[in-house]
Amino acid sequence: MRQRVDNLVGFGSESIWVSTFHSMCVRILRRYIDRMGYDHRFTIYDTDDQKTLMKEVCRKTDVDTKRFKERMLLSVISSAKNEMVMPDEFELNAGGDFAQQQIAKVYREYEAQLKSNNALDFDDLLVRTVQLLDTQPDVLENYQERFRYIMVDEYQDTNTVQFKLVSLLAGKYRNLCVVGDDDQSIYKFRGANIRNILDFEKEFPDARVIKLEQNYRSTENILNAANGVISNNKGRKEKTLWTDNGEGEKITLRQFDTGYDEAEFIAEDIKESVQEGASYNDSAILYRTNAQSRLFEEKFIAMNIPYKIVGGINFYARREIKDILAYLKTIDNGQDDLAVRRIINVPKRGIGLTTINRIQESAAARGISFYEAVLAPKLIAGVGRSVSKLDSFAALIEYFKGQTKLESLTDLLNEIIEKTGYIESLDADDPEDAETRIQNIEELVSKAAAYEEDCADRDETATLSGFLEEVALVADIDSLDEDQDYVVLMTLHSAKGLEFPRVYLAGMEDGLFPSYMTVTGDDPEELEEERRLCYVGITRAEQKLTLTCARRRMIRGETQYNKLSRFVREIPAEVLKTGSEKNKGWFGGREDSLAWDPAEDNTPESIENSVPFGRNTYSNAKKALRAQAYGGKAGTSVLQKGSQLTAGKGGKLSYAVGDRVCHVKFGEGTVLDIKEGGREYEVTVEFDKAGVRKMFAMFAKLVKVE
DNA sequence: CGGTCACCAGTTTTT
DNA sequence: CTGGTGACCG
Repeated sequence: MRQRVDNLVGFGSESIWVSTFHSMCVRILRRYIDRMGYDHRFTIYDTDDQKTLMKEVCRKTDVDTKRFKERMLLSVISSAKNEMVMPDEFELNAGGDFAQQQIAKVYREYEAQLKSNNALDFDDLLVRTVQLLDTQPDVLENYQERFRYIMVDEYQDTNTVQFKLVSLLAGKYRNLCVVGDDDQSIYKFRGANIRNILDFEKEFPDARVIKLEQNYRSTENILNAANGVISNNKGRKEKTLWTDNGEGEKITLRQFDTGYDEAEFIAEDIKESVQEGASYNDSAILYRTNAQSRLFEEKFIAMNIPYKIVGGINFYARREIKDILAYLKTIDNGQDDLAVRRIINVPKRGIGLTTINRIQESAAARGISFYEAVLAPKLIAGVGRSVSKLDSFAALIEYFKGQTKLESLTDLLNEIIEKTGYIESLDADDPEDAETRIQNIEELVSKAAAYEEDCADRDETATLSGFLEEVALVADIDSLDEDQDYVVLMTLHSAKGLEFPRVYLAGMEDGLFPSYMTVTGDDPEELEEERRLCYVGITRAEQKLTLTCARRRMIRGETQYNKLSRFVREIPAEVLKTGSEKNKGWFGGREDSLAWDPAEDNTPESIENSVPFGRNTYSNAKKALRAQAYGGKAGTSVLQKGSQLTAGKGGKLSYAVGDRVCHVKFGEGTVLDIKEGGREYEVTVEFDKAGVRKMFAMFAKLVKVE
């Protein structure tokens, strides 16, 4: 979007804000949130943090987490926030209902804790901004003038707060343009309010509606498939897409015995297409659940196909990453008790649970933050033994705080890793696991370096809070690089707004897509949302669409037998290619598969034969690939030409004392010394421009120059 | 305080 | 299959 705007507008386009709702709100809040009693260095809580906080809240309010699951509480609170229902009103609405009253109590405490941690959750970013604009006329005026023209894309996915926000901002000049497609509304589960788009004409009676029914992306066959599916939905604005792109290829449909076969076919099909002249980045594999990505990853590694998985188990949700980030948060905003508590004993410092709880109680009683209490441990009753340990922890953090002013973010990160002995502790914990985790930390360091580079490019100063923000808000999808040649794998949700010449929709099975939840539940609305998701998936394809499914599939360690997805049946038969062929994956006609009975064949004994290789083979292959691929800008699982393995545990360094080497940031220099400490090499280099520096070989990524 | 073991629950999609 | 939690012991 940014690129398109820049290209269209040209000179001056940099002053146009192009961002998600959430990051726009952060930008506004960073400037004005002090008016609402927060510190401008607030931290942003992700889903994980929310859950940790919620546990704490439930303990404090004596709410039984067996009866009220944290997840459920958070989702109720989130919906309330999205409708701008604050705790007072929520309590009022609860009336005499005991459960609702309990939730109201939790909601109130949750908000209080967020506030005292100087933290905002994702919903708060929107809600607080609306409150800010609602209560501060001068701020509102400022932004109304700043944004005299507003355009909202994917409007069908906005929720009530976002609607309010847009209404406020556009309230003065009323230059508002929204673009959306009710058939692509797929975020009801996170509060998207479809009424926003369906009732737009009522809210803005003077609005002009322009229907965009011509599609410039896909072939006729693909559009006919999409139309066929979506026409089964009831509550929608009737429309039929058309194109003059020509009929195009028919849609391929294939059913396989197992998910392994499915992955193998797709991998081979992609390889074939590349041999015929296509690029890897012409192809995308879309699936319903993140878990499906693993099989493809296995196959791609085995077949040496470059790929990138978007989303999935969030990188920033990994333990080691959260630990390091918690250090950064503690350094940046000592008020975030969650972060401080997370790291006070990581790596182990002999500060136990009893001590932590005593600190917590003492801090709460005195109305100060956890970290403030740690700064003066002698004032806390009953921690006598740990005083010296707490002192040295506080000294460490204070030291880092001082360093933020003196050194770059990457240097700070490296110093944290070094001074805390984090790597060593990982190794001591679980040497098997440590390898991957260390690589993740490396990746974090390079992300920080990339962030600093970006800031330099834009003439902005790289700040710790800036980086933490990026970490919390920037979607993984933004790291897609069109210039790199890799197959993209992602969920259907992530794929919205993107397009690819060749698209594979994998796992077209009832119980997977539509999901088990919607098939067993009896909410027709949810099924309609899944159908819209299918519509989104089909319309990502420009030229070639391939649908695949498996008869049986391992899910959570159990084999599931699935029928062909009901959505496939909704595709007009004439656009499908279902004829038989020599390849094993074809099936003749759809009937046999619809009526297919798991009891007929596929006894459990036959399953193991289809497993291509064992877990260890897989994890080894993956490690090898990662090591090989490492060196990329964002450090993803992408094979890159010319990348080289620099150093790691057990690996030999490609340079020695006296050699000339090159560093990404410091330029060329001479190696003065190499020390082998534990699992790492500490290299001392005299750089021509940057002077003498010590660094871990693993992070420094030094390259020998001749 | 820290480590180990056994048990249990959970599992769609994301900013 | 995974991750988290609680009980127990050194």
